[in-house]
Amino acid sequence: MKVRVRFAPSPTGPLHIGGVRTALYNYLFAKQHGGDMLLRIEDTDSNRFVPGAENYIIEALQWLGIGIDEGVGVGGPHAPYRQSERKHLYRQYVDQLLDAGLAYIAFDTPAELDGKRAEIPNFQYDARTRGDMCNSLTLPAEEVKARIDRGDQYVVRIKIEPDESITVNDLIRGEVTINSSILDDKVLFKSADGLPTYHLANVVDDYLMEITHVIRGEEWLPSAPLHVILYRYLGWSDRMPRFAHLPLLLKPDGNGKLSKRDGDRLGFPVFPLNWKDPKSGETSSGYREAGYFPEAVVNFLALLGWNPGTDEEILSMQQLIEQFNLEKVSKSGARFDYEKGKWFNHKYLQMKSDEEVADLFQHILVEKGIIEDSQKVTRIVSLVKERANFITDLWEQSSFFFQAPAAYDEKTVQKRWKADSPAQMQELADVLAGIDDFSPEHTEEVVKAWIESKGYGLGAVMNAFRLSVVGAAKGPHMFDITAILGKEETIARLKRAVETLG
RNA sequence: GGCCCUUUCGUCUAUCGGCUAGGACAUGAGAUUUUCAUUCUCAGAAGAGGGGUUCGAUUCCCCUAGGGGCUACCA
Repeated sequence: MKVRVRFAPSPTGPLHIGGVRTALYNYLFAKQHGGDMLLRIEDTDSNRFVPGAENYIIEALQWLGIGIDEGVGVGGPHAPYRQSERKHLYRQYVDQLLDAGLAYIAFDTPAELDGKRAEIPNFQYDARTRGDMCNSLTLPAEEVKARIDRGDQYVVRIKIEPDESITVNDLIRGEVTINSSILDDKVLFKSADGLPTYHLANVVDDYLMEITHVIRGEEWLPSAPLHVILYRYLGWSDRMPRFAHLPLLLKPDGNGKLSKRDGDRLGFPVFPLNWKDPKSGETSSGYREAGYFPEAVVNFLALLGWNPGTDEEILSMQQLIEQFNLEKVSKSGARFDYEKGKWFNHKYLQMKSDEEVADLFQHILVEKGIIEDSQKVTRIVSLVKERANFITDLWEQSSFFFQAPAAYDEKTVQKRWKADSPAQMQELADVLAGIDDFSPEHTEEVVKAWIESKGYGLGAVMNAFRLSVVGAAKGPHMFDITAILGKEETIARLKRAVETLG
């Protein structure tokens, strides 16, 4: 049977990085088995619908290279893939359960239920309590009919038989068995908007869409037995998908799972793309805008909770697809380690050619109003690339190639600008003026010969030289810098430093 | 509170009964260097605790403790 998996997010906001990992694992599993990856939008909660969230999800998956074979945005034989548009499909299954006596109608209002919960500790709507509630099991049939005809609001609840062993076979955790008495009679069909709840919609759609493997977050493990019962009640046990519940992503520090606030608090993105909340107008930062390569994010996320069992850590999407294995997914939650994420990006940046990096860097230069030919930018990139984690770091590492220092780093001035520095730099400017071949090798030879002949300290001269040209104690080899800047600019900077620093 | 899942270095993890417990990130030290980085080398750093099973337990079982999740007419 062809493997078919689905990623089924709720459009309640930007896709969380944990959701991205769930999507990625689904994708890796599907592609490894030559199967299909579906995208289904689970928008059965009309109250929590957020405009723009669906497009965000699609764009994020695209950016990351997580391809969708079927679903929202691409269509397919089981369309529509948005649950709000499948509304008409669910009612018949609810009726089927009702007719079979496997579900019942309940009239209790939310307020009445709240009352019960306040009154009875650990109240649960189940086999023990449903006899005391207002439903089609306790009311005479005529009254139920009368209430419905009158237009009373009602929900449909599943009727869980108590004291049965329910086993969920999980690909990551093995067999998980619970007693059905701990389950409650979950609402299958809501009165408020006439839509099914997640549980029903999910099971019906997975069945209709011929899903073979349900790979989702661990937060669904407690309701998995309910889903198993639903498959049984609907007569679909033989086509029930295999389950795999993924460990959650945890906060880098402290307790609990990773949340949006952690990103703000610790200063790193928890979303793939920037997101502007349509209501509050506040913006949350994304990995793309923070300068990450999608390959780095994918690689980093793939290894958070899974590893191939080898020492290899840099893995392309293709390698991940080949090596991925659900059974090797860890069982416990993984703390999110942003530092390692940066390291992955550094690695991917180093793997790119200077030309490619220069092209990307050009966008930043253009934004700053700097127009420079690509050959020169490529040369600069080759000198500073290894110092950068992100394309955006390149500017900090190389701005002095494009702009003369506007100020001189104070600490460096104190440490490197000595009493005889002005005279030496003035002298150095004259020496440089006499050089015709300004290549790094030749310039270095001449300058070093001059330093030696004068008996100056090599370090003292070079440090002051660097300060004058760069403005700080940083940067690549001095003569690589001067070669790119050219004779005129180098001399001009030396003279300015002498004037400014005195 | 109840229920379920889980537990190896600070972090992500390897080990599927034989271990001097391996790798990576981070940290520290050293080397290289005209600066800052990079790079390289080295170092420190772990099997939650207690019971079993076994010739032998990190590995299997039980208990306790810690962590996580769920407990809505949300997903």
